[in-house]
Amino acid sequence: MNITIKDIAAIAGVSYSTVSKALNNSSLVKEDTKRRIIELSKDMGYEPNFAAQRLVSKNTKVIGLIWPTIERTVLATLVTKISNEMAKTLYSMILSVDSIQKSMETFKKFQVDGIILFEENIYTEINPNTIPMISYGVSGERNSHYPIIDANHSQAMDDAIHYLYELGHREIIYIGNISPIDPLQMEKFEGFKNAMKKYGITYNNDNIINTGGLDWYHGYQAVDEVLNRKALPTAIIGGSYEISGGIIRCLKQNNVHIPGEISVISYDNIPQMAHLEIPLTCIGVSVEDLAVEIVYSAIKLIETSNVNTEIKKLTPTLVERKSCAPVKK
Amino acid sequence: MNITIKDIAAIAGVSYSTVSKALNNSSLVKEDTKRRIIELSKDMGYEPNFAAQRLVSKNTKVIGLIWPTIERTVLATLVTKISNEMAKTLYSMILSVDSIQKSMETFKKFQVDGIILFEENIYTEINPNTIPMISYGVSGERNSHYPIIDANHSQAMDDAIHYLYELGHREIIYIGNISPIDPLQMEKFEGFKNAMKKYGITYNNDNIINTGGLDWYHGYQAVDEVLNRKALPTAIIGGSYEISGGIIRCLKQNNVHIPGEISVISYDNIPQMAHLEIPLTCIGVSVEDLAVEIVYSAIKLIETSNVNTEIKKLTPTLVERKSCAPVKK
DNA sequence: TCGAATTGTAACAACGTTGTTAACTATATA
DNA sequence: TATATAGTTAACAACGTTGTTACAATTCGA
Repeated sequence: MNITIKDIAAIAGVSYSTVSKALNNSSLVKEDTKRRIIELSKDMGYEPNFAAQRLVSKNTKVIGLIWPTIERTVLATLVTKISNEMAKTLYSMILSVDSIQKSMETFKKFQVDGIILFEENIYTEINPNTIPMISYGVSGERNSHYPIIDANHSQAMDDAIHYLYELGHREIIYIGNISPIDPLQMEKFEGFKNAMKKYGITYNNDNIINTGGLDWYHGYQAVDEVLNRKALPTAIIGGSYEISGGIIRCLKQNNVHIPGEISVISYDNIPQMAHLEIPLTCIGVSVEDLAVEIVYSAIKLIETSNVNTEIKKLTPTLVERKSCAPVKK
Repeated sequence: MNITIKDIAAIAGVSYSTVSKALNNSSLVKEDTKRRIIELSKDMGYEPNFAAQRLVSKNTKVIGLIWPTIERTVLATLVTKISNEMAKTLYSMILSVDSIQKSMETFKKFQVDGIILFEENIYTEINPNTIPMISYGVSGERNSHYPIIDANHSQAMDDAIHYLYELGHREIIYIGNISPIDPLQMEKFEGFKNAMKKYGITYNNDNIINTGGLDWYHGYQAVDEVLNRKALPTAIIGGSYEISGGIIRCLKQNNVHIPGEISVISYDNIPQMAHLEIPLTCIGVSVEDLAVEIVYSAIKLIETSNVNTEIKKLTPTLVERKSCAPVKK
């Protein structure tokens, strides 16, 4: 059995309510006794009973993260970053990889103070009603019952193409997974087309390659196909970390120099980009930024408990590395 | 405020202890009233207060999984499978991606019934003392305070080489990450050498390629090097899912037919192997088997609460797909 | 018809906290 | 000397359950 404040009280020769106050640093108990009790409780290895504390209703300082489908390097990295960021605060994080429904039940039971929901690839219709909740995912056109943190995908594509444009590129292709059921991928795709239009770069179906998947070999195969064409592009935008990995692997394999012959820029802004065969210039909201925003938005929501359903689109940043260069004349 | 059994009691015109018994289907209350109360509580949307239930000390039916460093496809798959398997039981699972230390604190607070610890690549010296705990990781030579579930890695390598041997292969190379600080990788490596000896296949440094990493391009680069040799192997063993992905990508790229010219077999037994460019024959304890074993071992440990520190090495299975063939004369 | 089982329900004490109120000290004030 | 006034600490009621015990109403055997 664990020791309780009553045990401490008995030994300290004091009532248990005094112990409680002492441990909570209440001004209602003399400094001396306070110190004595705190000391004693440490010696006895006292650990407050969480369930009892919560019964008298107090916040748990725990935030639950729902990650329905555990996959992809980027999300895994984001989870890690969020956990790290959370560690700097008074909160800690637990994770559920169940369905949203079941995860919410679990978290409600545990009385977490708030919930972070990952819904990058899904649209859900959920009303958290009781627990403060924010979501990281695609905001799209929907009106939700909770705030959403999203990346400004069209802005990202715009930045990427602007950057390439300034370097003189006019033959740009996008290699990504164009899946109509995946709103995130669609936003990137639409972003690409809009930006191309905006900068007056003509394009057709040849400028867009649908990989049909998000794995690295999907990127590889796409490039393999491109290299058989008579006219090569001067720049490639990879739709995701894994895809871009495949892209540069295939280019290198075929002795196409990066960035001498073809420049490559990748979607997804994660540190791992620097550790690929060729350090990749990338675009996207950095996972660090995302993590910070998610954590502090969640905490703010919890601590002010004002019902807001604001959608926040974070600004992407372009990280320059070694994979892009000006077009040669 | 949530509604409580007292609210129900008031409306039902019965004492709250009767409500409690009714909801717990006690034989001490008449069937009629029982039904009536249960009905009513449903109507009122009653949800028992978890904290209160736990205060009177009862098990939580929740198992915590500690996953210190979230990475690698195989572990992610395993987590998913464990979660699915758990869903078939009365238990549910929460996850912590913190340090072992902090995760254990969190889980202790929440009074989880048991803990599953992932420690594939680390040795820890932990004494769970109060909470039942099992670990999935490398058993090695250590004596731990809790049971460990491990895969029989040397057996796996033995099976792989036996299989290739029977197909006539004598020129076999191992491509893996040989990192002295990673006990898992070392076990595979040692297993390879031992099995080669056992089947009387001569080998030297050329049969072993240290990729220096676990990513797919590490595998790619390794094969790239091999293909420059005058004598090619007839079979390759890939050390992990990702590495093997790179291996077949590179072979295909260089028009080396799999399995016509070179057979490939991969470590890690996960379903994704079937969805690579070439469905890969693989060896290892299947994640399904692992998940089942982990979940039911944990539950058994919890429910019998006998202190055992048994180490269980699961038997690997070889899954035949399209990547291996007999050696041509 | 009476005491003894049997059954159904109520009362109440836990569980380990926190917060409120009451009670007891000294000490300062009139 | 009686009396407010702080300053401390004790007592006790919550919080929402469960389990034990006590009580009342019914049924049963003799």
